[in-house]
Formats: sequence, C-alpha cells, structure tokens
Amino acid sequence: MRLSEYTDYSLRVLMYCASNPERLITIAELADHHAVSKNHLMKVVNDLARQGVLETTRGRGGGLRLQQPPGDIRVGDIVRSTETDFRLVECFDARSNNCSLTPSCRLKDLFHVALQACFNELDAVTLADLVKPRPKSRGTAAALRGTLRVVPMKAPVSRRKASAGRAS
Amino acid sequence: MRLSEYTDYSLRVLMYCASNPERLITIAELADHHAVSKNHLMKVVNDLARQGVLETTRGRGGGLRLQQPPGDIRVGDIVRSTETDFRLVECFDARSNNCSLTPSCRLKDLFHVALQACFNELDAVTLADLVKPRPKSRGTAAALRGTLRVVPMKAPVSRRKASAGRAS
DNA sequence: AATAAGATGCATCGTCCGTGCATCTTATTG
DNA sequence: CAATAAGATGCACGGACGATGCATCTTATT
Repeated sequence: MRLSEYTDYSLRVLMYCASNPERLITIAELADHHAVSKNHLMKVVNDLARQGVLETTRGRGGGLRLQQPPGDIRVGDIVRSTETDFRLVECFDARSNNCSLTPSCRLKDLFHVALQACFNELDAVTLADLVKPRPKSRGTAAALRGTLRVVPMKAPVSRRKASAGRAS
Repeated sequence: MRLSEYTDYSLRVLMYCASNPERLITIAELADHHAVSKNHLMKVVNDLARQGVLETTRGRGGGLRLQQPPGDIRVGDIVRSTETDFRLVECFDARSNNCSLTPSCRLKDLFHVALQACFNELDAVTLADLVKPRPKSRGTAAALRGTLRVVPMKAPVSRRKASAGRAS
C-alpha cells in the first residue's frame, strides 16, 4: 500500500511554497531543492495549478505561489486529487454487494470506513500545520505535537521469501 | 492508492473458510468459486498458512481450515501481513526528520497518524464480523450495521488527461 | 530579439503485481 | 507398493502503471 511519489512531491511543493509566501518559486528551484527532475515537477506543478491550488506566472521573473492561504489547504484534499484512485478491494466501487456469489460480503463497507478514518486525519491538517514549527493544529493536536503513539509497522519483508517461522 | 489483489484474495479466502468451518476447503474449490487461477491462490494460501492463520492438510482429502476461531482473526492483522509495505511518503521509515533539508517537515508524522486511524478500523473488525449476516461487531457497530456515512471519493480520473477545469 | 520562465505531448524504461508452468512433497486409498 | 489427490515451491513471463526524459510550444520580461 503506497501513495505515488506524485502525491509526495505535490505536498512537498506546496509546503515549500507555504514556507516562502513572500516570493515566487521557480520549478528549477524546487527541482534543485528536492533533487528531482524538473520534468517531473513540471507535471506536478501543472496539475496543482489546474486544480486552483497553485498560481503560476510565466515568463522571466515568473514562478509559483499558493493561490490560497496555507491554512485553507487541507492535506486530504491534495491527496484526493493527486492519487488516481482508491480501489482498496476489488468491489470497492460496486453498487451492489455482489462479491462473487457472497451476498453478505462486508469487505467493501469496512474498507470504506477505514479509508474515511484515514482522510479524517488528513483533512484535519492544513499546509500551515505542516510548515509551522509549532502548529496551531486544527484537529490533530496530538498528531503534530509529538505526543502521538506511532505503532511501527512490520519491516517491509517480501512475502515471497519463505522466511517466516512455520508452525511445523 | 491501492491494496494488492493479493490482500483482497487473502481476505476472501479466509472469509470463505470462516463461512464453512465444518469442513476442509480445497484450493481448487476456492479458485472455482472466486474465478481465479489456482496458482495464484496457492501462494495466498501458502503465505496464510505460514503465518499460522490457515491450517493446511496435504494429500487426498486434505484442504484448508482456519487455525483460530474467526472472531480472533482481525482484518487489520491480515492486511498488515499481506501488504508488502506502507511507505506512504518517501521518508516514512526514516528515523530522523531529514526530509531534504526541511527539518520541520511533519509529513511523516501526519501519515503515520492517518495510517494508524485506518488500522484502528481494520483492527476492530474480525473475520467473524465480516461473515456473519448481522454481526456482533466488536468495535465498529456503525460500520457494519449499514449506518455508516460513506463519502464517495472522486471518480478515478487520470491526472494525465487535461480535463480539469482551469481557472483561466 | 533574446532570454527566462511555464505548458504540453510523446516516448521510454523500470518495477511490481498477476499469472502460468513445471516439479516436488505428502498423504490417502486400494 | 502404485496411483492419485491434495498442497509446496520455484521460475519465468507479461502487463500496467508510475517515474523520467526529451522536444517543442507559449508567454512574459528585458
């Protein structure tokens, strides 16, 4: 389960702009700062501009700027718009619960709830929260104040390797 | 943002077994029922067995069975073990907050919180909940009783198509 | 006119997931 | 003990999508 780097860069571009509200940022500067190809950031920036999050100015002296105050840009909205889809399970978008002959399948519902919970967190945080050293944190005070209890995930072990202990 | 079909099938295999606790299930039967290749399910089943969730019996008359009561198998645990990783952002596993020269970057923290929220939901539901027509629902009563409010995601529109309305 | 910026489209490449094939091991049955 | 029915394991291929690069165009400034 991953997000695309696309989403990652989108957020970082916006954070960078939010950190430098007084001036225009060029794509070249962003590419340099994040050590990514200009071409890639081009697309990211373009899409953000098309969505009305970024304002771009062409020509010499041009560059990027946030079109809204950072406090109005929710992380969740960015992720929603940059990720292509959220089909967590096969029948995610299906209207009816016709999970291959299993009428009582509740998988879909469950994953909708889980995704919702995820976005509840993302929507509670704005660009301003991400950028400020000690954020006002509209909603997830615990999250951004360092008091969060992060349960570590398992190490990314390939499931192909037969390294797990067997019951024998 | 997707889960692999691998995870999907893992859950469906387990649900099927949970629905038929009185007998052994063969992979052939599962493949037939879900219209997937036997080979693919092989791997799924094998991994589940290695993790101690499924009990397999070889030879004639053999098959699969849950090794624990369905009420003890949390969906979250299955997803955790079947997905290869959860690197939502680049620096997700990084120890320090060294997001390319941005010391105050809180992206990582935020996504950890979001992922946690997601798994809180998945962990609150067991196989038994998924399979029962009217579940006892240990934790997410609302979720599995149909009272959940599911906010529809945007349609999976490719970001490559320049179809979004521009601000002009 | 030259230059510095973004806009856009196309082509390519790599990786991961899904799939299939082949072969081996284990257990039952006659 | 042979045949068969099951799972176990490894390898190899193919497709889809994401990441990247190149080429070209447009716009604005100087």
